Amino acid sequence: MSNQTPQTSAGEARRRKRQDAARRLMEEGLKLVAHKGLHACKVEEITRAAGVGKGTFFTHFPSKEAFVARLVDQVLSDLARRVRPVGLMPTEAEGLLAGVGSVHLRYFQLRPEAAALISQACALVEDGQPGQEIRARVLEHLGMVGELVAPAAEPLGWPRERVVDLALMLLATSCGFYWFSWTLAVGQDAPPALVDRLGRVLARGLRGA
Amino acid sequence: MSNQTPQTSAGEARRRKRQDAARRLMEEGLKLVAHKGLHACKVEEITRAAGVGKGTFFTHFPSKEAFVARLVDQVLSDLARRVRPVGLMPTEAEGLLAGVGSVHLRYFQLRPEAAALISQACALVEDGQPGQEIRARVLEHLGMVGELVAPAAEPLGWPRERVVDLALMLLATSCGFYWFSWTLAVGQDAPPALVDRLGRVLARGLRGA
Amino acid sequence: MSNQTPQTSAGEARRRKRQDAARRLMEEGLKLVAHKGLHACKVEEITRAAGVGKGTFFTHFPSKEAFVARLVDQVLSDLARRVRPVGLMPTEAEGLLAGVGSVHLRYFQLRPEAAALISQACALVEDGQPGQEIRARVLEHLGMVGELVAPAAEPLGWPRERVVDLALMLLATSCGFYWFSWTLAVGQDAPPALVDRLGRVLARGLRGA
Amino acid sequence: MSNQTPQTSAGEARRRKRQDAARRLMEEGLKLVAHKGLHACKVEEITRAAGVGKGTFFTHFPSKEAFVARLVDQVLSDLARRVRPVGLMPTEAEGLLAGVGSVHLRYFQLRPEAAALISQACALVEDGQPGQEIRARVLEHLGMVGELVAPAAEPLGWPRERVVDLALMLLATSCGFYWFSWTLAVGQDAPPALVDRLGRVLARGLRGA
DNA sequence: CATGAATGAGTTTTCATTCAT
DNA sequence: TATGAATGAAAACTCATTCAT
Repeated sequence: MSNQTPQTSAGEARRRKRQDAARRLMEEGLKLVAHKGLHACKVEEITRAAGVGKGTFFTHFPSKEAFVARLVDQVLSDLARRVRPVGLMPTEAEGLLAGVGSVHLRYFQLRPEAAALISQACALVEDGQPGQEIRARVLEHLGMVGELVAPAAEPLGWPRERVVDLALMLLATSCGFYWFSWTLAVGQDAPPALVDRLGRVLARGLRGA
Repeated sequence: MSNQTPQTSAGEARRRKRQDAARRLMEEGLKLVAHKGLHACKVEEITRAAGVGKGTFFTHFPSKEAFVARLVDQVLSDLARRVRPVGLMPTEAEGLLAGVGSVHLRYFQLRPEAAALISQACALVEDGQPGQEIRARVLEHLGMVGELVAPAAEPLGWPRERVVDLALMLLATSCGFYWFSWTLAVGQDAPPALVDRLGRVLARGLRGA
Repeated sequence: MSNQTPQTSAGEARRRKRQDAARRLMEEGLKLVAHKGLHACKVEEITRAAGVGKGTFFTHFPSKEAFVARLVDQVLSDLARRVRPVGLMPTEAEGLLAGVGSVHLRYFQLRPEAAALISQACALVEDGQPGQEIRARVLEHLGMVGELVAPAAEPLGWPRERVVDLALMLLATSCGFYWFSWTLAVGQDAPPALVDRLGRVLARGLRGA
Repeated sequence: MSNQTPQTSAGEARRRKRQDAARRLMEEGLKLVAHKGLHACKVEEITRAAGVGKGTFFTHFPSKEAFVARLVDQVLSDLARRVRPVGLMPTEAEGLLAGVGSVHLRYFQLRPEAAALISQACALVEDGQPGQEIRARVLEHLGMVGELVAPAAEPLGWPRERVVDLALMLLATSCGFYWFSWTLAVGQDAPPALVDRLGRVLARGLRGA
């Protein structure tokens, strides 16, 4: 019994250490993918940055693509955690949509690396199984967001069965905008007020087109 | 004299045939990059699709990256050709901005392959010389569009020196949106009216944030 | 303790095995370069001969050229190890020079592969960084030999600042001679006595010219 | 008759022009091979330097290797032209050998490009038919020189059947020395007096070894 | 489990040679 | 005959993945 506890806590410690390595891999991996690009960043760079051996990578993730899929999942889960509360707040139709869109924009403005990841991960979509996983995961997010803003659809005259398009627009434009900003090193610091005004003007353009 | 013309036209035919191969390479290259992804599509696939030998590719373009840079240039030039006339039409401030934004959106809606290319090309921006070329080319486009919509900036209360942010938003959101649509196979056929309404709602969200 | 040693020796064994592969690569590489020529011998042939995978080659040497540079270094170091003792033996001026020259000649006579390597490596000298490295390495050898025979220079009426020319002549003529012998398959077994006599006669020719 | 002559001279002119192109190709080819190395210099560079189209090269020479073989032939013929007269001059044994050696040395001292060519061409010897041709051509030269110095062999106590070794030494050492000088950029301008003295000293070394 | 050395399929790129004009 | 565009075999090199320790 006296060594049961130590054993257990030893096991605990070991598991914790392992979890820690995984967390570090994903953290550094996200940074590197965003900074150097999905293909320019090599598995070895990621493990070096995370301070683990190259082989360790593959005990945590079955492949590099699966790793990217995990990163995408993590980002979208994180984003979802911030989006969902907005859907629970009772507001009128437009306010709901606006709130959800706003959360997306702020999210990627503060985390351009996440924007870089999601944008680049889309390029894998055609490939094998992990690519399909990524696609499914993004669609799942869109579905979730779609459901969230669904109550706002009808009042706004939007067909109920196309709510996923709404979600797509929210994700794609915010993500795309901040990825371009990031890679081109332009306008990253555009203050929300500018973004606000720009959105309004763009909307008028669309309406009038 | 009778053989002078044939000789000339023979040289002409030769050059025309070569130009034709180049055009076919770029055409098929754009398709393949969009469909399979920038890295998943191999030079040999492009040449096979274009009906030329592998080596021929490198007589037209010094490297695959340079090829992508050329594609980006072509797309942006094509887009600019459609954007510029809008800038010449006399309209009030908002109308100008709205018109330019509208052209961008329609352009990528009709040519999702172009959206796929531009989005993915941004991932090369960190790399070597061709990557820098791509970056410079996109910035040039943004500069041009910025100048075009500059007259609309002041009246709308937008700082004159940040017109490039306006341009960035127009390009990034439209390009990003249709790339996501394309790869996720969702909402590609969203009718303009929906896009219009969505823009308006998004704008309200931004305003309220 | 009982597993400490095995662990250590396991790591040792691992490193030893790796070093062994490197040694085999250089051994077989030298042979192949000499037999097939620097350009006719492919990396894959070398690795096949050494019994390792193609990729392994590049974990030991950053490039084929760098590999050649390493071979050159190895040969010159080996040669230097035999030359240096001669410089320490107290002899009069001519005897010193004669001894050093003799070592060079005997060295390449017994190792025509080394002569083939050095001669061909000179062709890389114009190229990039590894070529410069090779050049620098050969010059370093010449400098060392020059210093060694320097005491003999003045007594023989040779300008002190041109001792490197002495070294060059010793290396180039011996190396060149045995490379020609090797590739042309002529005179490889010329007995030392012949070489001796020929040298004397040649000298008289030079003197009389 | 009045147009017979023009026709003929037209044909003459054309043939002369063609011969001229061939000469220019060999001239520039020799320079480039010596400066950039046998493999680093491309056929197109040679034709550009010679001011002819790339295809023209192959109407003059069946392959690049055959071209090198022709260059080797040219150099050796040129060298032979200077060597032969020495063989006809009546001198005693040592004087004959010394004279022939001297011509070789002076030849390559003045034409380091020729030395570079011959040295590098030896690397092709293992390859296909043109390589064998080169080997045969060099051996032919050695045979000729051997015959030339044969009268000196017996008086010097040299076995008659090894005269080719004498020739080899004359060619290899002079050619090797000036190639090393050239590529390493050391001692190229060693005045004959130094070379003379060095040869004498080297000889003593050989004798004493 | 962690590690890093070994691996080879796969990629871009080169360049001598061919051939239609 | 001269030309230069087209060609594809071949080479160096990369890197995700495996596996012995």
